[in-house]
Amino acid sequence: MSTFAAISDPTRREILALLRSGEQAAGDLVEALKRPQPNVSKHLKYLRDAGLVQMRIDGPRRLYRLDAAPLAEIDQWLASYRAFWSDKLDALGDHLGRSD
Amino acid sequence: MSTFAAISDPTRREILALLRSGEQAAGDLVEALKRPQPNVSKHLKYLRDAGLVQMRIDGPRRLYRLDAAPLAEIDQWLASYRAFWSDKLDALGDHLGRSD
DNA sequence: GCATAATATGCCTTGACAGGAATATGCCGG
DNA sequence: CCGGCATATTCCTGTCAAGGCATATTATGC
Repeated sequence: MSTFAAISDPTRREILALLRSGEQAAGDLVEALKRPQPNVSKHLKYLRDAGLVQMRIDGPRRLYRLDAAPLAEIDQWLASYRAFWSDKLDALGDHLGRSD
Repeated sequence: MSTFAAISDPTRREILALLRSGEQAAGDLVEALKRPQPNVSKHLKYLRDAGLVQMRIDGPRRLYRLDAAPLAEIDQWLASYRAFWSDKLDALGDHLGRSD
């Protein structure tokens, strides 16, 4: 799954957002997301495959941490479009505001 | 379709890239993409729904132009992660380089 | 070695999207 | 009003991902 596809899912974006505050065990993420454990585990696998998170084993637990390096690809892609909206933002207003 | 989902498809990113050079008729895009016309037309519909392109009618033709405003949402989302890779880039090297 | 906790994997169903082919719509010139 | 061009829409099929459930794996404590 490409980086673009990986971040196109809201649940995965939520996981990434949670990991901004530091390394967390899979179980903590399950609890925070209030979602079935297998579901979270599967999303973590996608994120692992996309290189967006890294995992290390701590006893019985798996600790996940954010690896934002692949996001540089998105950033670079976005860069070539920045000129097309930065000068219009004031006119268009911001239909924004998300943190997941 | 969300902005994230809209840009997750390579064909649609290619269309957006083509529109950076200015307004173009649907037919021109079909020719540039070397792809069946209905296919392109469908992707244009997704892009329209996502607000990433705008269309105006010119006689029998449809002229499409880029509207990058929704990309500001991606940019804002990305902003909260920039701190996580900008300080590591030199160590990781760039596995990048795309223009579609 | 066994029970148990933490996590991953497998299977199933459903829905969404991609690609292709055929067809419909809209606009124009004659 | 008819034929032709430009574009959209529809139908079909294959694939893939999401969500839910059951089950397998792995490590720990006893």
